[in-house]
Amino acid sequence: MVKAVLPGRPARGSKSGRPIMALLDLLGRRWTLRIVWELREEPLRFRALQDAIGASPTIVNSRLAELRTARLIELDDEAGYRLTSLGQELLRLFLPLHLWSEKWAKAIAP
Amino acid sequence: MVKAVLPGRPARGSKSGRPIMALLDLLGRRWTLRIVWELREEPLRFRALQDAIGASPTIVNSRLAELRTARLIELDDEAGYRLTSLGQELLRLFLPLHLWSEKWAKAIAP
DNA sequence: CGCATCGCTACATAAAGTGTAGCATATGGA
DNA sequence: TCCATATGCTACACTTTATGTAGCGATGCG
Repeated sequence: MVKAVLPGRPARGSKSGRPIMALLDLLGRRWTLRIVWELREEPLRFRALQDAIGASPTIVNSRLAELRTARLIELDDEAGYRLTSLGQELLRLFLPLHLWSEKWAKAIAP
Repeated sequence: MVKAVLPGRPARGSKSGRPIMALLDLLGRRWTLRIVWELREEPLRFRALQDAIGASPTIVNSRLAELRTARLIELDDEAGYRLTSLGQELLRLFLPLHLWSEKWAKAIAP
């Protein structure tokens, strides 16, 4: 049983159902951001993805199901799990985080 | 007891300690993204923030502590909790999500 | 057949989040 | 002085979510 996170339906912790809230709710779940991140360069199979992030198969499967329902990833029989075009758009918004995180690291270094 | 999320120390679920992983780990915790989002326009006091997101004070306090340790927010006695300059930089990277989420909503609408 | 790989499920245990009550401190009247 | 209010925050029992390990059914290959 998968709780779909879709705009239009109230997100966990929010009654509004506004797209931004649904999105923040989806991305705020453990491993979700990480999964999208791991798929940034190439598709990965279920087990490869699981190994890459080091989470349990149970939760990996849940997150994959949620991300598929949200049409951010899809399962290609040949290649494995990969970002959809929507997912790639989202990733593009997140790519600047990589560089910024380095700056952040230096800024708060002891 | 607060588990600090800082680059240099391995993030939850990752042994690398790479800044991007630490950041994804921090932001992937429930309510964290939402809190940063709620502080985008003006500082909020503890209770105002709690009411805005509808989470328990326990977890709000945990997330605030983590975000303060990560130097993304700070507590000003006059104004309340607000983004630091680092936090504002991070928020700027996230602002495009707002618009994109609307597009996403339309794309996956039934 | 035997063996490997695929996505995925079962299930007991541990960790994380919830909801409600309330504490300690400070401030500002009456 | 006493009361009320607001501050950030803590305690604690309860529920939800995630972990770790084992293994299932299907598919392909020799």
